[in-house]
Parts: sequence; C-alpha cells; structure tokens
Amino acid sequence: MFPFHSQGITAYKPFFYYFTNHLCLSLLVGLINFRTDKPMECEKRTLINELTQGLELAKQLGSHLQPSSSIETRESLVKRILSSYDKALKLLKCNELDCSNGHGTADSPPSLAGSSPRSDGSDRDVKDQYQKEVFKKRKTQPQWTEHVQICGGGGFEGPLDDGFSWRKYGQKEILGANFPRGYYRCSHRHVQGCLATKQVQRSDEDPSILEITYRGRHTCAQTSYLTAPTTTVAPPEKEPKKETVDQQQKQQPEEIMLNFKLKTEEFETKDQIFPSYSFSGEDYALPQSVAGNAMIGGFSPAFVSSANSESDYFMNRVPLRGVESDLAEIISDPASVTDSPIRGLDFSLDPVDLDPNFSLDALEFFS
DNA sequence: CTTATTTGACCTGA
DNA sequence: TCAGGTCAAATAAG
Repeated sequence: MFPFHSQGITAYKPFFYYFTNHLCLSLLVGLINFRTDKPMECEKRTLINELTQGLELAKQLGSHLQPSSSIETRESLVKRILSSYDKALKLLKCNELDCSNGHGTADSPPSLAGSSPRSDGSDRDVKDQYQKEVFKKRKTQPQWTEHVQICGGGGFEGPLDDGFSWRKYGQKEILGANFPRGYYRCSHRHVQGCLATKQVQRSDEDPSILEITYRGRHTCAQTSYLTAPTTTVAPPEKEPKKETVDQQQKQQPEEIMLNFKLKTEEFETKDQIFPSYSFSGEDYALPQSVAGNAMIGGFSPAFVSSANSESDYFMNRVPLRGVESDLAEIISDPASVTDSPIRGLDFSLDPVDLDPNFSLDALEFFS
C-alpha cells in the first residue's frame, strides 16, 4: 500500500516529507482564509485539531524512520495522518460546496402540524410530497463515511456525540452484514428542516470499527455551537444500557482512532489536493495555543465534550412532539432567532499565492 | 408525564 | 420483486 513497504526506508523518506510539506500546506491555505465568524468556532477548532494531530503524527512518523521501527507502526501512523487530513479536507470541501450553492438552501419541510400520520386527504398528500422530497434529496446530498475504531474503555460516547444532536429513527438488518444498521437523523429536522442523517454500522471484519455514513450537511442551528465551552466535563451517562450495537458503542472507550474515508467527495485531480507548493518542511513549530488543542486519539476533547457539557445537554433537549413546542424552543433561544440558521463553515478557498519557502510557522496565524 | 428508543409496516428505487 | 431507508405506534426509561 505504501511505497516504503517494498522499497525500504530510503524510499519512504520522501513520502514522509510529502506529507509534512504538501499535505499540510494545502490544507493550511484553506485555514488561512478562514474567517472568524463566531458560530464557526467549533468547526474551526475541529479543523485546527485535525491538522494539528496530523502534524504531530507526522512528527512521530519521522521518529520511526529507523530500520528498527516496524512497518506496522509506520503504516498505522500513515493511516492516522491520512485520517486527520481527510477529515480536514472534508470540512474545507464541504464549506466550499455550501458557498457555491448558497447557504440557506435547506428546504424546510411542509408544515406537518396537525396532520395525523398516514391520514388520508390533503394531509396525506402533503406528507407524501414531503417524503418524496426527502427521498429526492437523499440522492443529491453529499455523503461521506467515517471509520471509527473504538478501543479501550471508559465513558466515550462515540459517534453519537459528534457535536450534533441526533435522534435514532430506525434500525435495520442488512443483507450480508453481521450487525444491524442504525439510522439517525438530526434532532432539529422538524424544527429547522435539517435533513442531515447518519447511518451507523459495525464492521463485519472488525467489530471494533464503526462505519458511520453521514448524509447531508447540517443546516440547523446546532445549539452546541453556541454554548460549547472549550473544556468541559461530560455529564453522567444518561443513556440506558441496552444490548443494541449502538448502545454498546457508547460504553466503550475513551480513546478512539479515526479512520476517515471520503467516499463520494472525490477530488478531481491530485493537484487540487496537493498543489505544488514547496517549503522547508521539517522545522515547523506549533504555537502553544494550537498545540494545546491537540487531540489525543482522534477527537478533540473540546469537540467531543462540547456536546456533553451540562449546558449543552439541556440546550439540546429538543422537544420532538409538536411543532408548537419546537417553535417555543426557538423563541426561547435568542441565538436561534438572531443568528443565521446556517452553521456551515464560512471561509473561502480562494487561491493564495505562497512564498515557495512558506513555512508552517504560519500556523501562528491561528493562535 | 415527557422524551427517547424499538420495531414492524410502509415506501422508494434499482 | 426486493433491499434499503423511513415512519410512527408501542414501549421503555427517567
């Protein structure tokens, strides 16, 4: 899979520099253009964390260049680096798509207030129309898959607490799969018409790996963004202990490793991902503030805990029965009224002319 | 009582 | 026709 497998350490070194130079830089170009709108802080932090972790892992990779280091170790590091940068790229790419499509494009569902389920007449028509709209959108929504490996033990709440508020709406046995697939949608669907969904399925090959397929971007005003402190303590486990796959994942682990894979958002050319910038790569230094955000094991503590903070916990309690109560929640949340409901990243990817000797010290930009 | 999850039925697209 | 995705009544949990 990797060039150093067959050609040894010497062939591997350029590969390492390839990571540290080109990958980091192309992503940082996006970050440099990052506007600092407050609601974006969480995603910005996530992006920085991903890049920071990538850099740290690349450093580790550099220290494993000795022949004594195992290929497995190096391969693991490379995978994790790819994971970090893929995720960062995803954030950048998604935002770019959102910008080009216009932000508030999420259609709110037709009002379902007062319509009884599966009733006949016009209510049924409206409902069918909405459902068709959902199916239609499903095909056009961006889709990507994360592979999350869970290891260790502890209170990690896993992909169900990825900073967004999800509600499980179904579980299905999948043909040929050993484990059922769980279906989740954004808790704010009925309030704000957010059509983001995700599917969680345990891998057949390695049950410790969860394949999480996200569909659609959140167009809702996730209150976690508004209230997320940078460091919080997770509230006590509130989830019931049940024997479903998705429940089990919550009781696993405090350390996870992300194996992020883009499925549908392919980049057209390598140059898009790896522009031909060059700089002296090895001698980079992270500013303290950035390094302080470095993740341990995959998720930024800030990001993971943001959805678990006490304030968030209650802010995320979205009444799900009845539009009236949903509206009441919006009204009671000033930010929902005054802020744009769109929480997508808001930065540009305009081309930037870079000094060929550009150094990663430019990270100070973000401190 | 309120809210979240479960689960069988229904719907859609291939 | 069937597999996958979604809905919503029933049920569980707090």
